[in-house]
Amino acid sequence: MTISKALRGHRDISEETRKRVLKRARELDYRPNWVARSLVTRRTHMIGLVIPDLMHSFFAEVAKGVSRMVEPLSYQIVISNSEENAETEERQIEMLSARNVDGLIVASAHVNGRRSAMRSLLKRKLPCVLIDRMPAGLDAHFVGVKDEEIGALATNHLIEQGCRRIAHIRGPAITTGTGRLRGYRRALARHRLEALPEYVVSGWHNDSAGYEAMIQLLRLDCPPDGVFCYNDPVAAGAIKAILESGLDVPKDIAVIGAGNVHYSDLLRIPLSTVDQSSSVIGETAAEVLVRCIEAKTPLPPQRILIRRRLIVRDSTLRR
Amino acid sequence: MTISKALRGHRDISEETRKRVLKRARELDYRPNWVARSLVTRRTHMIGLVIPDLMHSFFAEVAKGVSRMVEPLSYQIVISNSEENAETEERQIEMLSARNVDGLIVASAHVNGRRSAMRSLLKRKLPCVLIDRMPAGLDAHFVGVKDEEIGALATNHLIEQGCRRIAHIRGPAITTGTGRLRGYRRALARHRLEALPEYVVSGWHNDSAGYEAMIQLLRLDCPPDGVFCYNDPVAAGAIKAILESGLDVPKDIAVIGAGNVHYSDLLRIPLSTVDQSSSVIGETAAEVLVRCIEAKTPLPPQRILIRRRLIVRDSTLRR
DNA sequence: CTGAAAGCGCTAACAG
DNA sequence: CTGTTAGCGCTTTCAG
Repeated sequence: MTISKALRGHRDISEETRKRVLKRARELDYRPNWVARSLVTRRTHMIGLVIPDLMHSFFAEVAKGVSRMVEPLSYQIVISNSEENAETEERQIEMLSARNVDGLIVASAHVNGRRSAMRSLLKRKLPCVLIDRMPAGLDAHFVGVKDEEIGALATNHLIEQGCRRIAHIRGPAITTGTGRLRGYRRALARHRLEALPEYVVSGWHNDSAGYEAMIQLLRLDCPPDGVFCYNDPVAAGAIKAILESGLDVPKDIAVIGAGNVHYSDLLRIPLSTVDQSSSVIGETAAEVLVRCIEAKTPLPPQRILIRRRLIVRDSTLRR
Repeated sequence: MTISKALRGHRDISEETRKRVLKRARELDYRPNWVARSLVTRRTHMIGLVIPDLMHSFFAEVAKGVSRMVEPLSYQIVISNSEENAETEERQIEMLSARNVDGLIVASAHVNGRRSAMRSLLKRKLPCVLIDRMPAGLDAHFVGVKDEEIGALATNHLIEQGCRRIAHIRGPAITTGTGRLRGYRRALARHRLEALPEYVVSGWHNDSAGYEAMIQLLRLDCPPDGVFCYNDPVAAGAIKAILESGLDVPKDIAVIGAGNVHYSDLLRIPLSTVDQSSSVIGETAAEVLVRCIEAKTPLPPQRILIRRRLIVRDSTLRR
């Protein structure tokens, strides 16, 4: 016991004893066993991070933010890649909870969380922070952006640049996708522009989806002169399709994305986008989570909305 | 005990008892505690993954490969972002070992591993697989590519495209950096081309380093007509600098990178590169690691070299 | 200030 | 096939 205390720097150990203990520990190359410690303290100092795609630059940036925030607090991150698959996510969350992580940060692939593993964790008062997406029926902390504003901001910008036939390559049916779509519609309505149904095409999260969707739009009798894309990878794919068809960006078609992923500035046509401070999302989520973990009593769920801002680059600049 | 066995599917439990146990477990919403289990089995089913930068697309892809491989084996990944900082890496590796991860995959920020935490883990026979970089003095498994060949392949390609004044924006003093530099020099020597010292400029891993380094090269009295860059982000930065200076890629200066990161095809000028199958590196490393973990006796260190291949895109195509 | 007693939740080994 | 005994390495509690 004396040794345990000495090693953890308890104050009720005499200086002399501590020194002796530390010395001997070094001699023996002793390392405390965290598993055993966790068993008794019921704290693992691990947090689970569940994201849909490590390779999507947005989530990589979020993960980095989380990592940067918790490193000095000596928490470690158990990471799960759900591949946008709700079942994988369920399995992973169950695993994480069986491992007794102290808390969870989740960008969920679920549309509806009412019967999910997350729900049951929340019931058991395990600290959870949702990021980016907010599945229905989960009363947890949330850190993200106002997606409807992103959609409106981007669409308004296209309108201001003189676009009149504005299409949207939409994302999936999760809150980010539906929110941005709503913003797009709101902006069109406000400016009394038609919202043609064929101008909204379904996409997915990545550049190949954007590429395919754009090809569809280009086939229309009257193709759009501006496209708001669900996110930057989708926009990059869309631009590729436009250029391949022989048209010019932004002259023939202006394109804007969302997310301001790190390489957007290096793309064929530097991409206009709505920045959503990805690493701040990660840092904030980590901060909230740690606060929950270390609080005596559960905190009431917070919704933290991060600032978003328009970034104008060449892909929409039609002077 | 019967319950423990029933839950883990031991065969020496009657069908009837198992059913009863399972039923009751469900009723009670019972979940086994992995921490307690780990304490006695001495296996955590966690593997540590230490990488220098989550946001670098190459490492993100590696991580995804690892994740994809271990998910069905129900290992989980504890991830550490060393930020290319050797001290952070040391701390993280110590932590991971204190947590009793079953094994470690490390892309080390160390040049020399002789006195490192890794070294001491290897002594204690903890399974470790190095990836991408091979610090001196660590006798562990390795999965990566032949960096010298990457350098030679890329440089030869520039020569074949008619470049005669070939520069290299080199990486740091780790094996990837030095190997690629060696390959560059070898290729120049073989073709009897001068290796001007001012044509090798120091860089780092990222696009801003490439941008700065390229500016240096452009200031030379006789700037290069071809540049082999340490990796794709560096190349992307270099291209940005070239275009900003009013020159053309590839006509005035051809540029080639290495790594074939996912967005290379979407860049301003689609980037020629040497592919190194990043996700295969991750998958292979995970496979080797799991084999080590599950082997009764330590396996002799393997060096697995993944195929690399030249990918020619516009940035070097000067017909 | 130091240390003895008890137990965290589980499983290996073995006895019935 | 089922269950008992012992103990994984640590910390909480409390007595000296």
